[in-house]
Amino acid sequence: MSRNAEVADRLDEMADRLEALGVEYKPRAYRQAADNIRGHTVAIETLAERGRDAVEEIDRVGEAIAAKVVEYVETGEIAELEELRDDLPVDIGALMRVEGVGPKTVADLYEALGVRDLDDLEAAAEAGEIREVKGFGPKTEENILDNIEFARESHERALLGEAQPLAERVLDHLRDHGAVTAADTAGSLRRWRPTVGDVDVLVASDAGEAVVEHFTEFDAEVIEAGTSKASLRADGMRVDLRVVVEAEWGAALQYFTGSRDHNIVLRNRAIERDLKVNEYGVFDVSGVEDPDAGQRVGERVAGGTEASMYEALDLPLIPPELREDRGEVAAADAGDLPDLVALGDLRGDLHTHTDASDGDESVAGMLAGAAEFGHDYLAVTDHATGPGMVGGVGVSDDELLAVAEEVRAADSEVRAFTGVEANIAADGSVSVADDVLAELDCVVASPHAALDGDGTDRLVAAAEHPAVNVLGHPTGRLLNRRAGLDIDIDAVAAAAAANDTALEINANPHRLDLRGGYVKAAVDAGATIAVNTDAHRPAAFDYLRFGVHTARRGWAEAADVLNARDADGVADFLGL
DNA sequence: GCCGTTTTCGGCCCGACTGTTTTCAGTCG
Repeated sequence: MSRNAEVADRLDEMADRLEALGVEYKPRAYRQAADNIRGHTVAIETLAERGRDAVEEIDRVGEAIAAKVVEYVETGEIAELEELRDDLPVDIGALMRVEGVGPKTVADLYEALGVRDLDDLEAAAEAGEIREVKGFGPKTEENILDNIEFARESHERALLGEAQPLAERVLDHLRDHGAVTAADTAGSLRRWRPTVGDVDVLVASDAGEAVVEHFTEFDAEVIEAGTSKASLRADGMRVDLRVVVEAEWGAALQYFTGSRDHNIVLRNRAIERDLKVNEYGVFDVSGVEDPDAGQRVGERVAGGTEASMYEALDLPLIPPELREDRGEVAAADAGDLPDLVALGDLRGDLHTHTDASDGDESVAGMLAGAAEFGHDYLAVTDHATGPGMVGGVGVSDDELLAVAEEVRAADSEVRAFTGVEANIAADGSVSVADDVLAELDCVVASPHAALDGDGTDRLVAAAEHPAVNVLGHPTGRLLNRRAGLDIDIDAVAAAAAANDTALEINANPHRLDLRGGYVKAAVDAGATIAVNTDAHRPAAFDYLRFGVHTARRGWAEAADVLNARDADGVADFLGL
C-alpha cells in the first residue's frame, strides 16, 4: 500500500470514529483530507520530511491534520486515533462494511451488546439481541444478518475491467424493454475509476415499475425492488438501478455520475446564481420565498440533458472522467477544458507480447489481430530476461534479435515495429545489452521486481537511458494486490519530457498504471503518454478503452499521446 | 477541522429511503 493510501485510511478511520461519537463537521473534514492525500501525486512521506507546512499544501489539509500526518509518518501512530480506538475498541471498518450499518450503529451496538467485530455482530443478531436494543427492531436485525456474508466477502472494490462488462450486459438487458428510452451507467463507473464500489445504471422511462420488474429478471439475486429503484447482486457486485422520467434524465445522469465533491462545487455555483441544482433539474429560485420547501421549487430551467444542466450554470459540458473536483469547474468556467483524447484517436499499440515470451499467440497472429482490431501499427515487445522474469519467461538477447528478424520479415497489414520489454533493475539499469537495444525499434523498459519503496531515482535513470523509448507500467501496481512503487511523478515526468521517453498508461485492467492523477501531472510537465495494452493475446487489444479513459481522467489530449500519431510520427519519436 | 469576492469566525450540499418511531435518526448515494 502506498503510504498516501495508508495515511488516508487512518484519517478515514478517524472520521468514522468521530462520527460514531456524534462529532459534527470534523468527520467530513477528515474524509476530504483523506481523499486528497490518497489522490495526491507526491509521496506523503516526502512532504512529511519537509515538514508540516509542506503537508498543508494539499487541499483541505490544514494545521491540525498536517500535524497528524507528520506524526504518523514519523512514529507510525496518531495518538488521537489510538485514544479513539481505546474509547471504542471495535473493528469499525469491518462492521461498517455491512450494508445499513454506519458509525452510529456501530457505537450503539458496542455500548448495548459489546459488539466488536463481524462475528460478534452475527452472534448477536442470531441470538435475537439486536432487536431488543432501543432504536432497533426485528427488521434491522434481519437486514444485518442478510448482509453480513456479503460484507465478509466484498472487502475489495471491483475492478473497472470486471464491472464495465457487467454493466454493458445489464444495459443491453434494460434496452430490450420497450418503455426504456435511454440507459447509461452512472457513478464512478461512468467516470472510469480503476475500481468501483458498485455498478450504477440509470434508465429514462415513463414506466418505472415495469422497468424495475424487467430489471429483476436479469440473471442475479434481487436485493430490493421498489417503484423507481432496485438493486441486484451479480458477479459479486451490487448493481443499483434508478428509473427517471425523460424530462429529468440529464439531471439524474449528472447527479448520479458525481463525484460528490464535483456536485458540491456545482451546487455552490448554483447558489451564487439564485439557482438550485438537484437530481431533478436546475431551478430558478430567485422569486421563491423558501428554496428548500421542496425538490422541484421554482422554475425549471434545465434537466432533460446533461449539457443543459451545465449550460444553466454557464458552463460547457464537463466530461465525466474529469468530474473529480480537481479544478475542472474552474477550467470549464475559463474555457480551458482539454479536448480529451478518444478511443478513435488511437492508431496502434506499442507494448505487446507473443509466444516467444509469455504470450499465447505467434508474431504473425498478433500482427493479424492488430489489423483486425483496426490498428495501423504494432510494436512486438517480448520480455527480456532480468530481474523479476522468473520461470524462463524472459528471452535472451540473441532470441530478441531472432524475434525482431521474424517481425521484420512478417507479411503484415499493419506496420510492425521490433522491440523489447526490458527490465528496470532496482538501481535503474536496463537488463539488455546496449548493442541489442540499438537494433530494436521500440524499447519499453518496465519495473518487474523490487516493487516497493521509492522508485523515483530508478525511473528517472531509465528515462534518461538513451535507448529507452517508453517506461512501461511505471509504478508496477496491481489493483487490490500491490501498491507498487512510490514515485515523485513530477520528477519522473520532467526526466521523461527532457529525454523524449514516453510514460505508459498500461491499459490492463489489473494495472491502469499510470493512474489518472499521475497522467495529469505528466501532461502538465510536457511528457508524452503512450496508451498500451500489454496484450498477451489478440483479445486483449480490447483493453485499450480502459487505458484511453484513464488518459482522459488525466486530462490528456490526442496531442499528448504517442500512439495517437500515425506510424511515421511514431517512427520519428522512436528515432527511426 | 477547514476555509475565505460572507476573509480569522460562522458556516459547512441535498434528498430518498428505511425502520423505527409518533416526529426523526441513521444510512446511502
